[in-house]
Amino acid sequence: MKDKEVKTRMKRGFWKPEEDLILKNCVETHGEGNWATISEKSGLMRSGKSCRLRWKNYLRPNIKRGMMSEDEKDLIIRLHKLLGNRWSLIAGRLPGRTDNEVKNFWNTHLNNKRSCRSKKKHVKFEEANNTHSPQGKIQEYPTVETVSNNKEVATKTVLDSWIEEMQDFNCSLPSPNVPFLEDEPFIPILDDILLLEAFTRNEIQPFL
DNA sequence: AACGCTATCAACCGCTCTCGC
DNA sequence: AGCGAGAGCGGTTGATAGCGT
Repeated sequence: MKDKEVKTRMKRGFWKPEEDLILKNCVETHGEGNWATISEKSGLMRSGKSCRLRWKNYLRPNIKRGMMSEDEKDLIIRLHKLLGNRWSLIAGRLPGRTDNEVKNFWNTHLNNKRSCRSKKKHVKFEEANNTHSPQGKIQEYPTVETVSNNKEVATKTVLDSWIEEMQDFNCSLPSPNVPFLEDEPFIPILDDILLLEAFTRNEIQPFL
């Protein structure tokens, strides 16, 4: 069957509570990851993608809803500076938060381009945010472009700067006030895996 | 009360990545 | 090595709630 035909037959839009229940039962039966099977067996007429998204963002156990704490906001800002728009990586460091939630939060509360549209409303938030550093400003990282035209030198300088900042960050980060999750522990230390994930991406790898 | 505007966030789309053959 | 299918990711859209006039 052609993709288009399948698409038109699929149900779209907001999920009903009874659909959530069916999906939850289906994931418990068939396991997380087999989204094509779940889509088919559930009889929900939802695509595997849609099922996956709903599960990941709302039905998964240990999902944390509600306002971001100041610690979480600070962590998002710092991680975004380090990693850019890698929402899944950032969300991976925030127990119970999803990439979609982090992305939405960034776009509506923290992204300067968008938030300037609603400056009035967010002035208080920005003021509150600025209290996190002594200067009232988030520290700027140098970029490869701003440091030097020599990419090898520039990359080393940028990495050193990051590492220095992260060491300081790890020491200054307060203990989390959220419960630890067995499969997703809060790790204040930006471990080797995270740094490896960031550094092995295309934009950095060619220079190393 | 009615209308228009804005902010928020759930969900979709299209692309990339990964894995099995 | 190359291909296809499925999973995952990030960008974007659209519905709607809330607020101001």
